[in-house]
Amino acid sequence: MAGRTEVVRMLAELAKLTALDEGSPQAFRVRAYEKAIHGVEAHPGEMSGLSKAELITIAGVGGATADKILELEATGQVAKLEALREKYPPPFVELTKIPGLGPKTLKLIRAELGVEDLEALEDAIAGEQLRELPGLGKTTEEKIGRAIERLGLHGKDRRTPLVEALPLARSLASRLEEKSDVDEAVICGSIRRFSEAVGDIDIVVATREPRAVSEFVLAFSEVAEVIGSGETKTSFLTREGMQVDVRTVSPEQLGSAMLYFTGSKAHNIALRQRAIDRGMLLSEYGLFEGDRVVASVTETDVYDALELEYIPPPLREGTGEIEAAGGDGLPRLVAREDIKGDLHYHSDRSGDGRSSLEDMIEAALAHGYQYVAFTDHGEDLSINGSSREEMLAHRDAIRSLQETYPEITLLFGCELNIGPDGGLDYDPEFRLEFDYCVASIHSYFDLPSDQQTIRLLTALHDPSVNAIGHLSGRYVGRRPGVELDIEAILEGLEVTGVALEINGALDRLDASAEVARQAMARDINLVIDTDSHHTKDLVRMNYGVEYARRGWVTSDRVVNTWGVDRLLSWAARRRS
DNA sequence: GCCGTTTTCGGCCCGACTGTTTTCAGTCG
Repeated sequence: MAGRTEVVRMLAELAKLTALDEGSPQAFRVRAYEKAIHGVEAHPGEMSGLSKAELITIAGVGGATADKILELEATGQVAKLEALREKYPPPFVELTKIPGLGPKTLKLIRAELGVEDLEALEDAIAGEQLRELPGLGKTTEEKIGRAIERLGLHGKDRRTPLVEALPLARSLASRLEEKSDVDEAVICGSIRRFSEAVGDIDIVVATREPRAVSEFVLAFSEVAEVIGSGETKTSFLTREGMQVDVRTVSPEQLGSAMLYFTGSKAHNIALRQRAIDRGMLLSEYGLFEGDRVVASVTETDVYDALELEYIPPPLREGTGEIEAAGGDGLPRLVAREDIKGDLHYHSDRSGDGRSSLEDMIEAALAHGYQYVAFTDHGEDLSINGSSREEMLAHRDAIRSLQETYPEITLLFGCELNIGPDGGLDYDPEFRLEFDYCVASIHSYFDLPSDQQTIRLLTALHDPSVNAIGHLSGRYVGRRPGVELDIEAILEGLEVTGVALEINGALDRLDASAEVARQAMARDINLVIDTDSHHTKDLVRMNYGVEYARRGWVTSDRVVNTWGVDRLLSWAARRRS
């Protein structure tokens, strides 16, 4: 059975090996595969069971790719891919991870020196054989040698969790902004698109003094190694192996530069193609018609001139946003100001909670919320959980505080722990005492996919459950999410009306934007929560919303944008 | 390999930086 994930994986490997085979990542066939990947990712609904005619309607998928998808579904493999795998065994493909070593050079050293794996490459470098090859030299040989030494630290595939990259990026950008000859320093790249893990930090600086900015950057204490530094661009590595690119432009070019540096690559390519179709040329310096600058000051100017609605950064992945912005219009995405409350919210009733009920209520009021659900841990989470007696006392405390704070609706809730077989805390009757429950997994992360799926389906069918918290249980970059049959889970959510949480904790961001987008293709409710354990955690709502936008989530589908009456009747509907 | 408001064939995004070169190829974003 070939699901979307398998199809994307097949096409990505095909693109990678074809780039190697053609000796260029820019080869047209490679780009065609990449376009097909974006089309498949954007295609709502199931992939398996589609006919050839249906497959071809997917943007970027033509006859040849459709045949490969059908072949994958029918036989579990694709002949063309198998042939390429034969030609390029894994140890050789591994070499593409070495920064600075591209397909042309790899082909050359394989043909001339018979290098088939990392060990052979290291021997060739030690024997000073690379420098003898045409187009290479001593410097390149030494550069490749150093790149291999650092491979584990910052290979091409390395991604840094947003939770680590964002604070560093903000620190660098704010230091740049304080500099007198800097007009603006804007964090761009995948951080601005709010990807949960990023390859590097991209900062665009508007300035009249690019040289001074470049010197200023190279003096940062974070600079461990300079990768390159020219007229307009400086790149360096931090000690942790994070790559930082700082690009300077003149202030009137800031818009087009931000657009270019925010990407994604696929979005940029599509925009530039659109410019060409209209007899114009788009680069980081502006949108040009001959020598005339059509637009460059703001991103909106450029989108306007290309007859596109402004596209928010989280959507810029080349998965249908340009077609939508130039056609029927983009969906009205959820925005921070739409949020009326938080429904996954802890007090110090939880063992890992750090702020009192009063402080958490005051914090919610300061954020303008109309309601919050206190969802302290149930009894099954032994250290952090609460007994029935404790919960009932807790309810009294909440009800009493409700009188003190009439301006906000306080829900007595619980974060139920989902056991290995889908069981929940307390008994069914007691669970119905709560006004609102979010159910989440906190253990047994390595069960097989079918068990994990049944476990979650069992939990979400319980009438006390209003939402599924942090669906996969992942910690970005640290712990992978559990294996799940996502389609089955989405089906269960759709049937029951249970909401899918988007958890705004930066190291979680769970459910993922991909799953959220699939949920949007069905009639599924979502909820954006902070899972706050301290008053300082409320800032996560900004992150949760931004990440939800990446999943094309619209306001009307997010239950905590609803008014209190609608929310309460939805929350209570399965309890009677 | 895909695709069509100049096209069903002939195109396919644009530029910075480095190293090896005397004008450009390779890599990267």
